[in-house]
Amino acid sequence: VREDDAGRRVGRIVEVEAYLGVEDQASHARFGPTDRNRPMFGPAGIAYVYLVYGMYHCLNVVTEDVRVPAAVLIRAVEPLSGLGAMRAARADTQAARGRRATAIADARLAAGPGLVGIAFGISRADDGRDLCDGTSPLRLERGETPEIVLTGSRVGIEYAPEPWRTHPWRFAVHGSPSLSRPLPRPQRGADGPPLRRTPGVSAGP
DNA sequence: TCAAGGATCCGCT
DNA sequence: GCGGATCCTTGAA
Repeated sequence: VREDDAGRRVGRIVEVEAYLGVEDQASHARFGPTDRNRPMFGPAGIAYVYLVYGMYHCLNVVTEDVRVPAAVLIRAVEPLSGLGAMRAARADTQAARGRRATAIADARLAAGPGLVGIAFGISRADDGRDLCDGTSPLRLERGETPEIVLTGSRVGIEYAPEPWRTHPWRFAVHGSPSLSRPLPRPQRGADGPPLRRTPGVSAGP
């Protein structure tokens, strides 16, 4: 949920990726604490926002206890309300970059980590924000549990060594029209077997 | 202080 | 399917 001058925007998170521990060689925390990744080492429920490729703000939710760097990257959101504000934000961003406005389907307004940032007006000002505070202008609210969750390897981390490159730590809601890209590996449902813990890792995503 | 490259998106071919 | 945009973060010197 985003509430600001542009209005109220609500969406359902349909795709995420998990990053866990300093040992995760695909995580920003792999170098230990730095000025940028500091929130990852803080308490769960806090936002970690970073700029990627010099252009897009990506939103993460910190998920583990203090000193255990872990976060979930919000890769895609299915717009539920406030679509006008999302479109306006997109138009503003395109104009600021000297691009002409392009058409996009409602379901695709936040279908990617960079697009989530644009559609929900996320910036470094949100870094460190408490997403569990009911009065926060950017916050999480409980939704329904998806029936089928797809898993796959994380995107854009070809630089990482195994086993991190192929850990199935990308999760997506089966059938959502708002996924960032197809996910090839149908997996367990909500009532299926629990996710297997990875050896050497203190806690699962 | 420097050089390298990235948890992406978009427009053109 | 491919390459450009664009700048911050990082490790090394």
